[in-house]
Amino acid sequence: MARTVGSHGPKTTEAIRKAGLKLIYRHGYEAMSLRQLAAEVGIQVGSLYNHISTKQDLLFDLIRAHMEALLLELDRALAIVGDPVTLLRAFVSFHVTYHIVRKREVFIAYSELRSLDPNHYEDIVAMRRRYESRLIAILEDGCRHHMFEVQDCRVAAYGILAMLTGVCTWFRPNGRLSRETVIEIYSQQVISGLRPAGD
Amino acid sequence: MARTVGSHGPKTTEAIRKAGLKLIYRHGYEAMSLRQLAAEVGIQVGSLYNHISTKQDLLFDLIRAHMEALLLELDRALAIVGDPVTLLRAFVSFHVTYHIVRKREVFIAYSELRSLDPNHYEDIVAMRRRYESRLIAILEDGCRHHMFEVQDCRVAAYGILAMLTGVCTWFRPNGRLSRETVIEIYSQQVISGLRPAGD
Amino acid sequence: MARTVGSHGPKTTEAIRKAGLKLIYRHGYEAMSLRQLAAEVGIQVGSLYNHISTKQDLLFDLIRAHMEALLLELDRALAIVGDPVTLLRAFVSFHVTYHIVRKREVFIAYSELRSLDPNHYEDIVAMRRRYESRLIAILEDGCRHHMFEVQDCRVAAYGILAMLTGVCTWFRPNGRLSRETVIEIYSQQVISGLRPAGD
Amino acid sequence: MARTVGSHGPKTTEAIRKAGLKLIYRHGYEAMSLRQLAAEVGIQVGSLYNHISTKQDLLFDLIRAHMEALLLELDRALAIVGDPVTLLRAFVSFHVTYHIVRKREVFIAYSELRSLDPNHYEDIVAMRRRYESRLIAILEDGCRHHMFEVQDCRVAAYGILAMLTGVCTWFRPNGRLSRETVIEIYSQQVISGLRPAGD
DNA sequence: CATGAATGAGGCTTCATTCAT
DNA sequence: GATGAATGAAGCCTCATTCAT
Repeated sequence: MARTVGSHGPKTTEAIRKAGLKLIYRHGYEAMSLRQLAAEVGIQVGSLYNHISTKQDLLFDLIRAHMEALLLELDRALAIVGDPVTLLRAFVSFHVTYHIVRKREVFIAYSELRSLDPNHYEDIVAMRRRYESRLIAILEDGCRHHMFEVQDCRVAAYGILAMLTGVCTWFRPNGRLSRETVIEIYSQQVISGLRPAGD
Repeated sequence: MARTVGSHGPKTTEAIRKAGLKLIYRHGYEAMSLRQLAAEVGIQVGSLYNHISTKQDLLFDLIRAHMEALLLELDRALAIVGDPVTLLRAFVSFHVTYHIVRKREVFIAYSELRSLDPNHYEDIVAMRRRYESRLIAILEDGCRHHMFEVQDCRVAAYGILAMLTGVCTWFRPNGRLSRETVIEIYSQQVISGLRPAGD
Repeated sequence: MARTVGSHGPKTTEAIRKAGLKLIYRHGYEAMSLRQLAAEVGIQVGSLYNHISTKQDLLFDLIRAHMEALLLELDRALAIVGDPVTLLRAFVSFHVTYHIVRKREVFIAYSELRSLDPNHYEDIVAMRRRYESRLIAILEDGCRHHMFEVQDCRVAAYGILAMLTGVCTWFRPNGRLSRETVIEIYSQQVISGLRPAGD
Repeated sequence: MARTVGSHGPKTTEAIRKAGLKLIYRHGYEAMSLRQLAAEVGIQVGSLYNHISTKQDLLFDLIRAHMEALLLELDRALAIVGDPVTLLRAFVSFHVTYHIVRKREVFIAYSELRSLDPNHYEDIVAMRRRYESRLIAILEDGCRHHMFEVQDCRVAAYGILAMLTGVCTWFRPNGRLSRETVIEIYSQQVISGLRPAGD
């Protein structure tokens, strides 16, 4: 008397991840129920457990996958030759683009950090630090070459990251400003903000 | 962890608000149960309802009170005479200070927006817009006087707000940098970022 | 919209214990669902948790209470002056009576031992050992006075306990044999079994 | 803990029976899940159904097989010529030996009776009665020949069975007492318990 | 014969809320 | 104003079982 309708086969796992991403983004991890998730996927609640081991594990999985992709693609984006300003432009461009395109992954990776188990939390925070350190390194290099002038590279980096990340809060794909324009505006604002006093 | 002797008299309501703030900040609105809240206050669950009408109402109450205070104090902070740069400095100083001092209120006013009922949500978003518009106005005034040069004042403002707000994520009261230093760094970075190209 | 029917007041806790005893006896701890239990009591499932903290705790509570009563009443039953035979008769009489009257408590205290958490398990086993040691002491005393003759008092005691405890498996209050008769039969059989060879 | 390489071929059915015996003995029928069972065997849950028709049927199968073997081997053990005392000794020896060697089968055949479907239950109880009747017959024969003196042969038999069966609760193969010694002790205790008053 | 994915029922437990005392 | 006990819904998760591949 089993199985009459619903999702089948190995695609179900991917459907669950997709639906989980959507619902966690919209309602938050705590507020998303597995009932909702199952309904979104079109299967019974119990069937979820053929694909995930735990609600918590689904969250971790989504965030970890995102962080891994983020780090990998950052590597690619920064695999260029150029002075610190050029690298900083590349960073801004990459960060904004990624945060617009992967808006939901990015959002939950920030906002649901506190919903992670302690161990999972540590893993993700470590990955996030690796990401931040790439920007800090660029700023430090720029300071060494007197192209930037900042009191504290770490604080400056945090400010830049917050500014750029904020984009995914308000950016609308078909809104007034194109992605390229936003990148241009923020590149300008960021680089100006770091210019040595006399320039 | 909780008070062992129960809270009494008219102070209980305030104790509930305080405990609610703490717990929502730490665990999130969805994840905080009224049991936890009552335990933190040192009363029984049922007794909460002598002071709040609903869990949702407690949340709204906390956020609204915060937004009202924020707007009121911003008015005071900007009630000075000066050019746009001076006003912008005042804004940065106020925003950073407030976001450091009222870290928890600020955080939940952002992160729990989505937990608000639609009506409540609209109310709060309207207040937030009033706040943002004060910064946008400063930037627009600065552009008119050619003290700033930005393609889009709204986008610039969003960037600045995100950068400054990010402070409450990493700032530690007794950390490496004092509040004044952070304000100085960010004022510099923000104003530099808006300078006309030639300056 | 709360509370319209069902059990009220402080009597509910006792009703839950009683119903729990009945259902665990009948179906076993694992097989008894809290749905059943709540239905038997006449309340909603969730309401159980105003009175018990856990299904496991209910089980432990029932067994511990039984063991405590058992030990206490054994003390009373053996608080007499007499030779080992007299004491043994008193033990048999007490054990059989208690195991007939508290048939259900006795049964689950044996059969659900394995359903106890490790810690709870240890507690109960320790109590059971104290009970057994009372019988062993009687046998040892009897051997010292040459009124009994057994190769191994512990093994003999285990045999006696098993025999007597078996009563609660088949005894029926209004059956062919009265309680007194059963006690008489078993006293005879037990004491004969321990007689020195020559007697 | 489980076999890492899956069980194959016609031996799987036997592996399931063996694992079922072990797990039901350890956790009880209700508490054993088919997931556990499959893991113990080293196959997937669904694969169990190629070998058993139902969890309930597995239980019945194990118990029935045990009872059949028990009755068959009792027949062999009592296929001797001798007076009632000799036969009783043979019974005690057989019962204790079997209950020590087949400890787990014996245990679940008692403790999981209540987990059997009504029909299955009746079948097993009938077999158990056949077993008990063999002992009762010996006692009755002994009484007729004035070698035993008991008020009620059935009750005496129940007591003896309980005593002997208790052995499988505490007997340890390499413990203080050998199997032979235990048999000797209990034979002595049982037969003494039935001696006519004057002997 | 084994697998993996599905089902629907049900497991224990917690939830926000109500209300008589 | 506080309490404790009630409600009904919902939480996550596991269950035995089925069946296409």
